[in-house]
This record gives sequence, structure tokens and C-alpha cells, in this order.
Amino acid sequence: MGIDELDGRIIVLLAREPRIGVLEMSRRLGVARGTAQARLDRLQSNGVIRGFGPQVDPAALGYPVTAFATLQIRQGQGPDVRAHLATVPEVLELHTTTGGGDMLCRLVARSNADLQRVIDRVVGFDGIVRASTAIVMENPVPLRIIPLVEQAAEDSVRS
Amino acid sequence: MGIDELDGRIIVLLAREPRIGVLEMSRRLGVARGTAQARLDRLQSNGVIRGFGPQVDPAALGYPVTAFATLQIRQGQGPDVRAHLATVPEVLELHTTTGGGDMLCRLVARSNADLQRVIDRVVGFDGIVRASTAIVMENPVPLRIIPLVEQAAEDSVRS
DNA sequence: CGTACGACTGAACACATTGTTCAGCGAAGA
DNA sequence: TCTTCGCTGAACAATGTGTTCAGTCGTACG
Repeated sequence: MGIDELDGRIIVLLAREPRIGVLEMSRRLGVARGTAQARLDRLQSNGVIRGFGPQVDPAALGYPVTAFATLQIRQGQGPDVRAHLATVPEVLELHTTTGGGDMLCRLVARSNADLQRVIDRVVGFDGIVRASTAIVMENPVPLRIIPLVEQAAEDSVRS
Repeated sequence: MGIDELDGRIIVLLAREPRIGVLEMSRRLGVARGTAQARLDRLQSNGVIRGFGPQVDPAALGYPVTAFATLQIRQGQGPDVRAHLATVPEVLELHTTTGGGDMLCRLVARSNADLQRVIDRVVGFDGIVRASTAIVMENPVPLRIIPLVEQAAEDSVRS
């Protein structure tokens, strides 16, 4: 577990220019191609890099509204609620959190009006006692990982 | 704005097997290579596909604890708080939401004990009045986009 | 002190894919 | 009818891939 400095450089480089291949990568890093390839393979089998799936922008798909909903679940209904939420395409993400068996989910919708439809569909299920929704206005820090990768790489240097 | 059925198949295919190239993609989709390439280029310049950055697992980096923190901000301190949070590597994401100028941020930490350090760093800033944190226990629905893409693609068929 | 091991290098090879361009085709719209 | 647009199928040189090899280096261990 953990990554070293070269691993960190690989991830940062890939994050900045995802389309480059192993050969170009090895050139930029100043290492042999085999090294770059071995490191990349290791990072993937380690699970550090899960994959290179396309990053799709929901807004460009016609879903410009994002919201977070906190759900309160009736005792023992957790599994059912999860299964229910998994069937709703507009539920992009679901977490169970501390604090009375609550859940937090990320929603998207076509408009504020459409958000009502989504929420109705989300909470239109028996096991959900209460829902409180916060609509996202701005996203000053979009989902990012590079600073954390750099932090983790620096930590490894100290060893 | 919006995607058609072929676009949807391209995105889903890429999400399932990100490593395939344009040629292999065109074979699976049953279209000419030029078509696949043109569609992919268009999706990217449209902004529908933002990129193909590596999906890094914070847990594998040594940060297995995730939490969501709701922050209450002092009037007019929003910009300063944003700048502050952007400097914290463990802040993976930050949104401003409806409800009294609040913010919601996603945090990671090396352990529950380490989370205290992260939170202290996050809230150790003048403009933050109050913070309430929910620790993530399970993640029944990891961040996903495929169901939404399929929904959007189906919607386009009806036109 | 010597050895075994793991990681890295630099090279080679056949093969597949990429970027690019071309002419032709069919459907939709002016 | 004519034009435009997207798709097809093909070709080309250039580049990258998967794979393998022998050789080097530093370190941990006997």
C-alpha cells in the first residue's frame, strides 16, 4: 500500500495528458519503457488506478442540476432502499454514513423543476422516512485527486 | 446538447473497456473507423467526455476513510474559504449549496484518528462558523454514469 | 565477503493501431 | 434538382504495442 515518487509522477502525468501511451510516458519520465509499463501494470493490479473510464459531464448530457440528498431510513430497510436507489439513473452515487443509519446521495436533474420529479422518485419508497436536499450552486473544487497523490508520494520519500 | 443512441453506445463501451482503441471500438459498434473517430472527437469537443484521466482509489493510496462535511460560512467569507479548502489535499471535492451559504465537501483521511487532523485543518479557518461531518461507512453505489448515459441516449430516440 | 534477488536499462522483433486522406454513397433540406 | 452532411471502405506512412532478451545496479541475506 502506498506509492513512491515515480508512481506519483506517473499518475500526475496521466491525469494531465491521459492520451499518451507508455512509450511517450517513459520518455517524459526519463525511464525505460519497460519500467513505465511495469509500474503502470502494478498500479492497476494494486487497485491504485482503477481504470481509465471516460469522465462524462452530466451537464453536457442535459442534466445541469446537481443536488445532494440526505436520507433517513426506517430501521432494517437499508438493503431495500439501496436496491431501490440503484435503479434510479439520476442517482449518481450513494453512501451510507454515520448518524442514525442515514444515507447521502448525489442526484442530477434536467432542471430545478425536474429535480422535483427525481426526488419524488427517490423518496417514493417505503423505507425512506425523511429526505433533505441541498442543491449545488457552484463547484469551486471539482473532484480531484492530484494533490492527494502528490501528498502520498511525498510521504513515501520520508521513508 | 444531448447524445444519440450511437453516442451512448460509444460511452458505455468506453466505460466498460477503456483500453480499447478506435479501431476495436468501430468493430464492436459495427461502424466504420472514421465514424467512430469522428463521434469520439465530437463527444470530446462537446464536453460530453471531459477526458480519460486515471481513476485513482484513495483507499489504495492509504486514505481509506471518506467523510462529507457540511460547512457554515460567515457572510462574505465564501471566496476565502474556497481558497483555503483548495489548499488541503484531503479535500477531494467542494460544492456550494443552497441553504444559507453552506458548503459541502468530500474529505478523505488515513484513519478515523487522522480524520480529526483533516477536519481541524479544514475548519481551522476564520470564515468557517460550524462544521458537521458524516463519515462514510459503505458505498453501495459508487460514482457512476452509465445508467444516466443510457437514459439520455434513450431520450434522444423518442425525438 | 559473496551471492541471490529484484528492479531498471536498452535493444530487438513482428504486429497492430493511429492519423490522415481520398472517392463514393445515401438521406435530408433548400 | 442541387447541396450539404454524415457514413463507408480503402490506402498509406508513421508510430506504438506486446514481448523477450541480456546486462547492470543496489540491497538484503547467508
